[in-house]
Amino acid sequence: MTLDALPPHQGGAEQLARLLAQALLAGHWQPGDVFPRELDIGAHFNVSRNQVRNALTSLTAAGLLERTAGRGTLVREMGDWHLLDPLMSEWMTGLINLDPQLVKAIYAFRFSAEPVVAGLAAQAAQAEDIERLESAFTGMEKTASSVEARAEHAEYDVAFHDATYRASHNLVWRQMGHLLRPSIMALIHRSQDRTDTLDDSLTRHRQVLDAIRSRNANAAESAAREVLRRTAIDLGIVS
Amino acid sequence: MTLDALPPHQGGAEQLARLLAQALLAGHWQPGDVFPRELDIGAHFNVSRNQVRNALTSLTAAGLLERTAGRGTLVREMGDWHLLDPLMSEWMTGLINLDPQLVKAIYAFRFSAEPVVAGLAAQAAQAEDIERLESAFTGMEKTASSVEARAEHAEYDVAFHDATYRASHNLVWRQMGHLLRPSIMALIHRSQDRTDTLDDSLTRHRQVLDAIRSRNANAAESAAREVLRRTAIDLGIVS
DNA sequence: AGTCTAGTAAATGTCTGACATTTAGACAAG
DNA sequence: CTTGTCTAAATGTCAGACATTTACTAGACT
Repeated sequence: MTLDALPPHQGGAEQLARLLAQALLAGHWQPGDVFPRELDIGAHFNVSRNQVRNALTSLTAAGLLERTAGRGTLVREMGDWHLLDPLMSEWMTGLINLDPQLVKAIYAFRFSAEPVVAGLAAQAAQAEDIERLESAFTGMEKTASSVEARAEHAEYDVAFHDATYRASHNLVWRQMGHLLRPSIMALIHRSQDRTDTLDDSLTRHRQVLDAIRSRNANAAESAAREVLRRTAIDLGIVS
Repeated sequence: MTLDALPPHQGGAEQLARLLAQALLAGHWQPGDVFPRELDIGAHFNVSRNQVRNALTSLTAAGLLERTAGRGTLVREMGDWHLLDPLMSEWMTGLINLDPQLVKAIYAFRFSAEPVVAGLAAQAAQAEDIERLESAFTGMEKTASSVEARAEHAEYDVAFHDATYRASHNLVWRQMGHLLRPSIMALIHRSQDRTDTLDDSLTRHRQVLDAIRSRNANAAESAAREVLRRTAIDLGIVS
C-alpha cells in the first residue's frame, strides 16, 4: 500500500494523524506490513519531519503501529489496537469503511456490558444524571419524526447512552462512553427508514429512563438489553 | 509541589515519564495545579528538552496533563484520566501510594464486569483458552502455600483473570485485562497472611475454571462473582 | 476613573540540520 | 558453516533558533 491513494491534507500533525489512522482503520495496510518511512510521508504531504513524527507518535500510542530504530515502522494487528483510547474513538467516528468485524465486536461488548451499566446507574444516579438522561431523551423524541434530522438524532442517542455510563458513577465505566459515538455512527444507516422500529427504539429508551429514575436495577438491566437486542440480532451477535 | 521530592532517574524518556506519572498518580499535585516548566524539569533531571517533551507527551496522551502554548502545563482531575490506557496500567503497577478511591473504583468495575466476562468466556472459550486458564490455576496452586512466593502467586492470579478476559474472544473486553495487574497488585497486602482465605480463593477460582470448561455460563457468572465478593465487601463496594 | 490598546515576558510549539543508535543484510575470513 | 565486520538505511536524539499563544502591564485616550 502506498500513500498515493490518500487525500491531501492541511493543518497540523493532528490532521495528519487522523488521516493516517483512518487509512489504517479502514484496512489499507495489512498487519505486519511496513509503514512508509518518515521522510517519504513528509515528502508526500509536504510537512516537516517533526509533524510526521508527532503524528506517528500518536498512532504508536494507540497501538496501531510499532516502531523500532533501524527496522522501521510496522503495522500492528487489530488485537493490539487500543480501542478504548479516546483518540481511537475520534478517529473511528465518521469513518465509513470501518471494519465490520470491529463494529460487531464493539456492539457485542455493548450488548453484554450496557445492561450491567444500566443496573449500576439505577443504583447510583443523582439528580443531575436523571436530568441528563431526560434531556437526551426529549432530544431523541424531537428528532425522531423528520428524516433530515437523523444526524442530530444520533447525537442525542449517543448522549443518552453516555449519560447512562456517567450515571454509574464509576470512573472506569465512564471511560467507555467514548466507544458509543463510533458504535452508533457506524450503524446509522441500518434500518434508518423504518419509522416503526424507531418508535420501538424510543419506547425502549423510555423504559430505561423510567427504570433508572425509579431506581429499579433489574428493570434497568433488562430494558437496556432490549434497547440493544434488535441490532444485536441483526449483527448476528445473539439469535 | 516541587520536583525536589522526586528521586533521581536514569534512562530514557520512558523512565522519566514513569517517574512523573507515578508522582501524579500518587497525588503529589492537585488538579488544576500548574506543572513545572519543561526547562525546569530538564534542568532538575539533567536531560534534554526533547526527553522532557517526549515524557510530557505521554502524560498528556494519558489524560494526566493538559498543555497549552503560552499558559503552561496544568494537572487534570482524576475523572479525565485515561484509566484504560495500557501505559497507565504500567504506571499504576507497583505504585504503593495508589489513591484508595481509584483502587476502589477499579475493583467496583471488576466486580460488576467480570461475572459477565466469565459468562461470555464459558460460551466462547477455545481449547487454548482452557489451557491458559489451567496453566494459570496450577501456578496459583503451586505458589499458594509458601509465603515468599506471594509475588509469583499474584502473577498467576493476574494470568488467570487475564485468560478469562481473553477467553471472551471480544476485542474490547480483552483490552481491559490491562487493568488487572494494578488492581491485583494494589491489593496484595490485603489478607495476605490468612491461609484459610487463600484456600477459599483457590476453591472459588477452580469453580470458575470448571464452569468455563463445562461451558456453563450461569455457573461461571456466579463463580466469578464469588471470587471477587470477599474483597468487594472489604472495600465497601457491596455489603 | 475606566477602558481600550500596544507592548513585553514567558511558556509551549515548530523547524532544521547534524549526529547517534539500532537493525538487517552482504561479504569475506576462519 | 560459523563468525566477524563493514555498510546502508531506518528511527531516535540533540541543540539552537524561531514561531505562536497567553497573561500581564503600562499608557493613551475618553
